[in-house]
Amino acid sequence: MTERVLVVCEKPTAASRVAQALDDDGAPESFSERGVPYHVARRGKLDLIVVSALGHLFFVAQKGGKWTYPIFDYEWVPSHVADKKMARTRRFVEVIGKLSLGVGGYVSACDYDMEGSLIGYMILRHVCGEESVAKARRMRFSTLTDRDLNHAWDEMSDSLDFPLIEAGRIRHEVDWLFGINLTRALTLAVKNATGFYKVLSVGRVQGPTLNFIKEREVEIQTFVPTPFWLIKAEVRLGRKKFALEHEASRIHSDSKAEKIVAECEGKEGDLKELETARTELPPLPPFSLGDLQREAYYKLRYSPRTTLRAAERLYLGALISYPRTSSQRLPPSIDLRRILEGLREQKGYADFASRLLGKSSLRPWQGKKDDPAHPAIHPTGKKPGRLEKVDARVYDLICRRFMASLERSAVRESTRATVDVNGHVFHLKGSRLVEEGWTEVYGPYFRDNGVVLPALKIGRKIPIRKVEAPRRLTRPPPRLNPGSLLALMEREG
DNA sequence: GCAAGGTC
Repeated sequence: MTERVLVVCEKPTAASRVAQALDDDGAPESFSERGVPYHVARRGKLDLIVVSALGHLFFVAQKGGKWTYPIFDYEWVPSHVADKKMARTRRFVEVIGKLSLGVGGYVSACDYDMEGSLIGYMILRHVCGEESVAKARRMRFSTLTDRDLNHAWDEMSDSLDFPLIEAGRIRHEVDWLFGINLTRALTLAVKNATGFYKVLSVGRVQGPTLNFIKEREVEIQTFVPTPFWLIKAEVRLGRKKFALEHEASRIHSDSKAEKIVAECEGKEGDLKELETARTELPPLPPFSLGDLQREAYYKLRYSPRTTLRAAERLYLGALISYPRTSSQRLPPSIDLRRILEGLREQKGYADFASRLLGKSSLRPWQGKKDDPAHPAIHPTGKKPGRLEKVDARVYDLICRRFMASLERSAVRESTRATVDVNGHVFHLKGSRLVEEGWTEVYGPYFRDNGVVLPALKIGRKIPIRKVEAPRRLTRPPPRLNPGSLLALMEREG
């Protein structure tokens, strides 16, 4: 009789990918019992019963029903017991329990991170029984491609990753104790002091985040604007207009600004000095999740949540690697050439990928941040079918960023001309990219806002067309937006 | 009634 092995995945889409990848013929049998999908894959002499959770099937909940403060009694219960909205998960627990009867082995194939490890463990522990935990093995993978999943099967560890599970379990428990207790304390404090009843929630994440917003708001509300003056001069070189900047970026008195204007009006500038410098712009490292979310917000105006959703779908389609990573690095174990060969077959990337494949060595530009479980987000090379607009744009951003990280630096040439106008010093600044390097492939998301100057010579006389001294006010810092808030949260831990 | 983080 063939041995049956229960393979537990985190979500239905992942389960069907896992089943397909592990089946010898790539064609597992799929079933649905009371709305719960599962698959049976044949692998050598084994029958793999591939089942799925729906994220967490077990929650931390209060023991006993009273709303008291403080509260320290909690227990792990099925999520449908803890939260009525999770009623759907009840059938998942029951169907997995039934399918686990009589199996000879257990494998956790949940997403490889802390939450995934915990999800798999809780199911084995509370649904399949204590003895399943000791027998269970763990697959570790960063993409849902057939290749990586088969590799993960062949190389799987012979026990669950208990340190990660423990960390996850404690994280849930501490967050619960901290959040529920502080929320009740705050709610009660306000009620007792004012008689006004409203739940005021606090937690590990929302508390500090709200404080960032409040701090910034206080800064804005208490900001006292002070006036200053700018000196703006305009010249014409050839057919184009250019702006001259006074050496003092801000003038602090009205009379001084007026004096400069009066002394420069209608005069001729004398080009005294011409400096040029070349600076290298190194490529950007491949994306961590935070980097991707920020870039998608600034370049595409997608909220962090929209971007994460899109990245999750791309991951489930085996088009990109696991997105919940803080790494900005691509370790040597990743087959860069194979990925580029895949991208070469995709519309829009063929030229860039071919050129990179022509290099004798490929070395990604690495960021500082690393992640023990996953590399930076990168495409798998698998050719996408039709994608939703959001998914297509996030995919494009990831592919271009990946290729950019393998490219050469760009080189910018900056020019600064010093122009003397009746004893006042002005600068004329320009820059242009002399080598495009990585900015070519990253083009849609790279904006070079340098001004390109015409050829200039020392001694050139430049008539001043217009001089003004507009009055301005210093401004408070801007309100936080989804991008800057994310950056602040990451920076402050 | 309340967290955070999964998933849909």
